[in-house]
Amino acid sequence: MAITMKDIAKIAGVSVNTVSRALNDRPEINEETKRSIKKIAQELNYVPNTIAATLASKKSKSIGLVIPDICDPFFAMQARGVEDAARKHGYSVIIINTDEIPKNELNAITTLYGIRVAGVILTSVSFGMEHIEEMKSRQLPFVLLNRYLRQFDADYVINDHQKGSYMATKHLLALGHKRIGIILGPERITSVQDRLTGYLQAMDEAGIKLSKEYAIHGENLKPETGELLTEELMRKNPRPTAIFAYCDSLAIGASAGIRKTGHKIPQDVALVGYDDIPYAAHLEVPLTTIAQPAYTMGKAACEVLLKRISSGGEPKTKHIVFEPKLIVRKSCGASEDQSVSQKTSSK
Amino acid sequence: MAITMKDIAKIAGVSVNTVSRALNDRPEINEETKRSIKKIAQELNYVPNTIAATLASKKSKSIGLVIPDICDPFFAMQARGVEDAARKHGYSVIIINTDEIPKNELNAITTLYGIRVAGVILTSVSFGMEHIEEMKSRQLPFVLLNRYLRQFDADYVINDHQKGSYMATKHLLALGHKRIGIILGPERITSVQDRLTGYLQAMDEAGIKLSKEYAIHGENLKPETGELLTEELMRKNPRPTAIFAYCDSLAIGASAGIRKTGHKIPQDVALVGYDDIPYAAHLEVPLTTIAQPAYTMGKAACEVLLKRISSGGEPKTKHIVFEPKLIVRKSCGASEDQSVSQKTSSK
DNA sequence: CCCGTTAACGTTCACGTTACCGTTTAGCTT
DNA sequence: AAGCTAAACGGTAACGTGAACGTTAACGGG
Repeated sequence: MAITMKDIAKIAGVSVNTVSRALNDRPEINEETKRSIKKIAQELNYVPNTIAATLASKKSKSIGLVIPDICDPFFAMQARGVEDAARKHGYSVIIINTDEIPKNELNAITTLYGIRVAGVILTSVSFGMEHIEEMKSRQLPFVLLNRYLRQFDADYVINDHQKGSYMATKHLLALGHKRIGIILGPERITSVQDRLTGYLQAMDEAGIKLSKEYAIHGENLKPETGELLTEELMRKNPRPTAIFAYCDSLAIGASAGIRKTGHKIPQDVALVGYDDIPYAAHLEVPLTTIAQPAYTMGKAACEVLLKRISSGGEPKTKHIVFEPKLIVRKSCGASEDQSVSQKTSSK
Repeated sequence: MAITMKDIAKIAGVSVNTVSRALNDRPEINEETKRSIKKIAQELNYVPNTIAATLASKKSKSIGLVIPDICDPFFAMQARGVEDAARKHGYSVIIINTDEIPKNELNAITTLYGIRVAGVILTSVSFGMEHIEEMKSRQLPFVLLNRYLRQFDADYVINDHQKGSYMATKHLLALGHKRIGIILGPERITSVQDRLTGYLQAMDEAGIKLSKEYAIHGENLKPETGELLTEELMRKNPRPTAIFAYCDSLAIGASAGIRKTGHKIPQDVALVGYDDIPYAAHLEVPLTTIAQPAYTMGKAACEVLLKRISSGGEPKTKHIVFEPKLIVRKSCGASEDQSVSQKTSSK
């Protein structure tokens, strides 16, 4: 039913191979022959069969993107960055969500290998090394996004988690807070560990030694989880006067949790997030947060991957680290929002 | 390098064909032989080559999803619905963003056809019929999501746009508003047309005949666009006292626009959105909106598509229409938010 | 004029799997 | 016992393309 190179070859009176050469703009062909073949192809509305080309050339034109959840705006932005960059180079992207569940990540990699993707961009749940070993043994190029791995030297694109976290904590400390709680994602994840480290570093420098109870981990990054963690934090005695959330999604949940326990942001409890998702600026109390360039990071990860794919077994790995940036809004209670409380009281 | 059925066949002492039968659980094979083959496959860490299988069987295990922008939480939720349903049936999903640009949609369909996807789920920019003709002539099954087409009877999964829009407008009218502006997406889109119709119907029933200037269209659904459209609306004389936005993303932009022109929500201008994205409840002024079950819709669209794929040329089309639901929050100025203004003034 | 070179093709094989048709063997019927 | 059936398997082709190699003819240099 579908038109193939064979059909074009028959009409053009050449071999299939010549058609292939013409359509792929290879050099060993007469310009005129090429033009005539291309014309016929266009008239027949021919679309090359990517599947067959992949099988024959062993070179796939698709890549896999394994992320926790596309519904998180941060990952959605990164996914767009990946997709735009990939498409620009003629690649398609297959996205698989893991929900931070290790088994899903393993399945995802197997599935992608089955499709024979050219490479994988992975925001790993970091539960062990089997999946990485898997990719290495399968010779499947991959780039880690957001979360690197301590045991492996692989390409990665991240943000300086420790520094960003340090900045956020420093900011809260500068505002006079001492009992600063922190809600985090799963402990096994390197970015979680690094952000915890940055927080602890800042607290340490300030000479504050809090009980470990003020740093708690959840199983994923959904707002619901953030809400639960925050309620738990607010039950501590004494309760924290500020909360630093691992990411904005958790922070949104945190704001609900703070309100649910009868407190106000930032008057009773200051709140800082991480990521600067587009909605952070528009929240009930605009969220102070650490910005990272999600779209650019996704794009960069894709470009590193494509380079790795074309370069073959280039041994030296590429590490890209983006700078975090503090975005002060109202949720932390910093000077910025004085104007707002004035506005509120002026009515 | 990679392990193939041939390798397994050699070890098991059977033909490649038998291996295929065993791994695909086909009936014409001895149970014991099957077990032994499966064991060998597992030991070798064999993963079937989906590409080769697709080429040989002419049956693809992937589907395409063409949407405006995965960064819009509404589409992200739908995408997850699609992906989860697809994966449950062993299908992978390739997402392509169009940014509401017709040419991108056409390219997307060609790309997906090149990959020989089994089918396509399409939130069309509705610019003409060439792409639909394209799919029909290529025998590519497809399901329309969110936006049906007037000229074609095809499977679709939508929400009752007109009804939802009618409900939203009625609500604003009941609150005493008369000059209700509406900001919309591109005029060519059927859902935009239907929501405009619902709005006009409600206005008509209320005996209000506004100038057409109070209904304006933008080129996409991004918040930035919503902000610009709103500023334009606010320059009208007299300005609207309420704004109904085609979707929550536009509404978020609208809230910025309203504020930018020196007005307050809902005191000066009431605001209603559409979609009920997860962030609607957490906005600076929680957004009154029309909810539609994004995840379920995506899932439903995928199931309709998979049924269509397996049923072959079943002629009768399936139309699924979800009921919209009004979610009252503070942005419209309804009774719900009285408590809040009390809170605000009590401090 | 012969040989080497090169442009421009065609032939053949390969990619890994499935589909189709065939073959063998055992077990059963009549 | 001859014939039939079904189970269980093998052989071969096919899917549509790309890669490697072979072929032809034209051309140029020595």
